[in-house]
Amino acid sequence: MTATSPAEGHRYRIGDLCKEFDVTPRTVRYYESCGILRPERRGQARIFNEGDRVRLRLALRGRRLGFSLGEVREMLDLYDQEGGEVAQLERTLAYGRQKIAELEERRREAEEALKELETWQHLLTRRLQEARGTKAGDERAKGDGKHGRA
Amino acid sequence: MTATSPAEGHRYRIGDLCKEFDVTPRTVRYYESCGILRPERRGQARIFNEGDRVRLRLALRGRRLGFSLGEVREMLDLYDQEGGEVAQLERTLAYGRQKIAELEERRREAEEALKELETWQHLLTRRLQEARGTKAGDERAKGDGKHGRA
DNA sequence: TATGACGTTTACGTAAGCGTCAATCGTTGC
DNA sequence: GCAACGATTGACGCTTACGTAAACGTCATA
Repeated sequence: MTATSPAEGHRYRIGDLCKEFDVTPRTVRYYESCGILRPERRGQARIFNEGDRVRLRLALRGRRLGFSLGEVREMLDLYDQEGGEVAQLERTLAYGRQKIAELEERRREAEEALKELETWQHLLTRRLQEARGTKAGDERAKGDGKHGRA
Repeated sequence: MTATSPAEGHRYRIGDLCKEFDVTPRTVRYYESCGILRPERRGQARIFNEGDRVRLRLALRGRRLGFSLGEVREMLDLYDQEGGEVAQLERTLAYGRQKIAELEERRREAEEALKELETWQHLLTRRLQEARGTKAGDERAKGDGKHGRA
């Protein structure tokens, strides 16, 4: 889909993508060298299309989730599987199921870590209030006033 | 809590932790050098306690979620903030809130990636069935039978 | 025309996170 | 007493994911 739509809309220069996603040109070029982005060329200059933009967004998300650029590339390539042999489709599907399982694991781990950090935060908040109470009006008078509660 | 409980229960050698979490001794020692683990010593040998075990589990989870060992260490150190100055407690709380926000972002991103991969998988599954249909009874006869339809 | 702003290639540098030796030490079972 | 096994300390190596510097092209604007 992303790579085969006829007459894609916008074109982007490298600087456009860099500003939008807050990355350096080096990163974009490196992602191209990994096969994650496949810009056309006008002379030497890279011309990115909407598909590249989507892939960059997905790639950065994948990185934040702890996947390597190699894995990111494999996952992105899933979208480009246009038919082909049944055996190949089945292998692709199996790989996809594996990655889905890994993503579910990530989500679970994020939730667990979140719970623990929140529990800790409540404890620390209580300790903070005790500390303020101990030090009496001193801290409350100058430090507080606009913090409300959170 | 984890580091200050009096009379901790079990003690672990490095090999015990390695087997339980499927990591190499190198990793465990490296984590110690980062300040993530703080085993006692009996002579040269490292003796890990329950707290170390918990910290290792949390550290590995953090790594899978895309955090650096430095960040992991800072997060783990949150648990060791035993009282102290109000200003310090407030800084710690602020850092905790930031990390909580980052974790929520990770969870959100994991969910989005999950949705997209699942959507893709359904499409590919349909294409696979079409491909099987095209090849007629050949593939269905030997490959199918328990897949029902989905 | 020249002066930025933006882009390019080439290539070496670097930080993180371990892997992989080699040499050595300490306990444990026989 | 001694071999085997697990652990330890260096120390160097490696991969990933870029950073960074040099030297140069291109295009619009002043």
